[in-house]
Amino acid sequence: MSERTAQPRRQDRGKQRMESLLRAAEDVFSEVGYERATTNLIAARSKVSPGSLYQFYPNKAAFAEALAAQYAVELEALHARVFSGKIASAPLADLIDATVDPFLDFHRRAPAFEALFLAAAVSPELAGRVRILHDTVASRLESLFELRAPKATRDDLHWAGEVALGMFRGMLPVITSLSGTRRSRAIRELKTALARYLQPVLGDRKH
Amino acid sequence: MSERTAQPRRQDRGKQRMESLLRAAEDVFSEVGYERATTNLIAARSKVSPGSLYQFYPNKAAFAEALAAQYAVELEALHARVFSGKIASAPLADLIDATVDPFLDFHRRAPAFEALFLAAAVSPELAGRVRILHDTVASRLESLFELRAPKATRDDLHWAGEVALGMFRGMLPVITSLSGTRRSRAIRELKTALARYLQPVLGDRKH
Amino acid sequence: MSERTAQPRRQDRGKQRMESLLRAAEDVFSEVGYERATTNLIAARSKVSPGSLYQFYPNKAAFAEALAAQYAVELEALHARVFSGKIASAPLADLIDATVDPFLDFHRRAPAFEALFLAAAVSPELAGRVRILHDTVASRLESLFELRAPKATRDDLHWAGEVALGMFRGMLPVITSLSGTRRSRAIRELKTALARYLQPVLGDRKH
Amino acid sequence: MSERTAQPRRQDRGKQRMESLLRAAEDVFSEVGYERATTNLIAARSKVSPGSLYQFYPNKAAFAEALAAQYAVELEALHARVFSGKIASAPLADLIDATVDPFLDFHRRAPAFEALFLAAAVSPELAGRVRILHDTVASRLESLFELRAPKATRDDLHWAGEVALGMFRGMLPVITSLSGTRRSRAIRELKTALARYLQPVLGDRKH
DNA sequence: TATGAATGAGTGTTCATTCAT
DNA sequence: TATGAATGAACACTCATTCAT
Repeated sequence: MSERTAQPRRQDRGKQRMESLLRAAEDVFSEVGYERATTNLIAARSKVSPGSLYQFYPNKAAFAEALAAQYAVELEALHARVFSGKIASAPLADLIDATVDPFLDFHRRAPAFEALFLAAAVSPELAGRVRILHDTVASRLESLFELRAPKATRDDLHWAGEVALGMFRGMLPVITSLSGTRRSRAIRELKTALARYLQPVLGDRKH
Repeated sequence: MSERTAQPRRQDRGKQRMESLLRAAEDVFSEVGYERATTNLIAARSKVSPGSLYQFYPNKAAFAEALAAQYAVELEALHARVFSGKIASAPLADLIDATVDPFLDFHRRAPAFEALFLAAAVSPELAGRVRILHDTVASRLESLFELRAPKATRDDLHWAGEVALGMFRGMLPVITSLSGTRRSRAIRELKTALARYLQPVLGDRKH
Repeated sequence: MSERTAQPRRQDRGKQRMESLLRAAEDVFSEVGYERATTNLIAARSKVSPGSLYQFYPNKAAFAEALAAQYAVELEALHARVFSGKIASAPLADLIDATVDPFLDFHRRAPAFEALFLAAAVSPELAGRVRILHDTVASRLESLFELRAPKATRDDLHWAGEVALGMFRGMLPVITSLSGTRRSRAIRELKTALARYLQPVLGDRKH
Repeated sequence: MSERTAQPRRQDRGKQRMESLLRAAEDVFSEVGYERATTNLIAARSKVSPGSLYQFYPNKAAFAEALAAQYAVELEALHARVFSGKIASAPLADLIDATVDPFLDFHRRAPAFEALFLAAAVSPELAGRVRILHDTVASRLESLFELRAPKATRDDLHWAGEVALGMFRGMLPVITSLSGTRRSRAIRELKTALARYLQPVLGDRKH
């Protein structure tokens, strides 16, 4: 019995390889960007031959797609965690904290997130394969906001989500390039900007 | 004098070649991005041979650098135009209009602007060469804000500029991907976000 | 005895696998040609793993060899069927019909026949492994002709067989690429050409 | 002046390279066939780098196309030489000699001819690019025959050409694989077969 | 100065074959 | 016996850059 757990079974090995390759791709994408990433480098990082890589992912773009899908799942999970009933009626600042902090945390664990966003802006072919990232975040924000402002029009909610995401996107490179107190300041400013922008839309529930 | 108009002197021809190459690079960068752009394509667009190209620009990155420098000059000029005394005491909404609209206009005339920003985020080597773009815009915003809020600390002004630029950066891809009323809406939302964020910092001068 | 029908014994299962693989190879060769055929595709067609394939056939060329051998057996059988005593004394046109028609029929049931012939012409290594195809047909034709013209020299008979086979080979691509009346015409022309060429050699037995 | 002729000018060098590459491709195709030929090998044979090759030929198939076009031109020239007025009224055997011998001669100087024919049968993509080979020969034969048999229908002439070409195609591998007297015999048999097949169609002019 | 041929390391990808399980 | 993951040398093709003319 213990042998079973000691040594992974064949089909498990396949899954592990896929995971290992995906992590390698994640590293490489985050280090040199999607365009400069090479499949041979990804394979080497994962300590497999180039041919092996192609048994699991049919081409370079498939890594981007798989990462985007995985990130989307994690983002949904993250949203589900935040989106406990009470947050909907909490003060706006708390709602923003509960959104920004986990997202920044996620961003640290998802190092290729930024690279994929950037590459998508350049290559229309890739854009289609990672659109899920933008769509997931935007729609989660939108439905989060809907809870707070049930009377707002769908269009207003859509734009609130789009702009909030835009602020994230614009400030992210600033935040990630800093550390220490300057980083904290950057995060604080982002939260402030979000709060001021969203205040008229989401109001404050009986605080 | 007549020589001047009759036929360009050697060094003028060189300048023209450089300009022509730079415009070609601008086109190519904006169409396929910095990474996917090839020096051979730039040369072909400019109707010169690859060898000729390298007599004017030592490598691909030099095009990015030259474009960034040119854009920086244009941004300074744009700022100088906007920054007539009266704007400093105009209502905040007017100040924002006077900043956002010319910038969007510039963005249309500077098609490689976005491509360079994206590429810089991916390649640290390139980032250094186009940093001037970010620095110019940020410092112009900062000094613009300083006029409105002379009592604010330097740090506050710095962060106001940084966040305003972050909002631009984050919303730009949304704006450029849209047209018609949806584009107008996106621009309006950007301006609203800026206004709400800057209001407490820049206040409103006696309107 | 009942075991036999109940479930195939080990060695029978092996034979079935080999047959299944050979049929898969036949399909693949006929669809994309020998060179472009891949062992992985053959394995997939036969619903076995690549590793399994190599337990039955040591390499790609072995499929060609096995198919050639199988085709040779079928061609011998076909010849034996045609070669009933009476055909030897039939009118030449009937002899040709009795040779060409079954051969074209065989060709339909042996889809890789042409592919192997083509590949053999390109790869000397392969040529040796499928020579049996050419040799079988040529020697059968030769011995068929011998019955008709017992006085002809061995050399003359050899060349008659060689040329008859050459005509087949040359016209086969034309025939297989056509259908309907144009196909019939092509076949008729082939028969005419054979009849005219063979007439002086094989004469006509008192009909 | 002598310098000019001593050293080829730039543009001439390009043409020479193209010729040299084409001859290298011809060698390689004839040795290992189109499929097994590699662009790197062609480049090496021509003593240039892989990159150089692609400045003259955009891909592997372009070599096949260029060779086919060149062969077609040579075949037309060959036809023009043979097709002096007198041959039309010569004995059939002479007409066949005047057709077969130069064609075999051409075949020796065009070593990739066979390889291209074979590859075309396998790859439909390539077939389109070398169709000119078959079409040129077939139409030349057809118009040659037309002179001899002006009363024959167009269809009969077409098929006479097609079958004659088929005989060539079928016997060519036999001929090229032999030498000495056996080769002569093979050629003689081909001529005999052609004569017997064509006799009723083309008759004999005033013999 | 201008040309465009030349380079060659490198790109994503394939595939016959092997091997651990 | 059967699996399918693993291999790695090739492959067709690209491109920033150099260099002879």
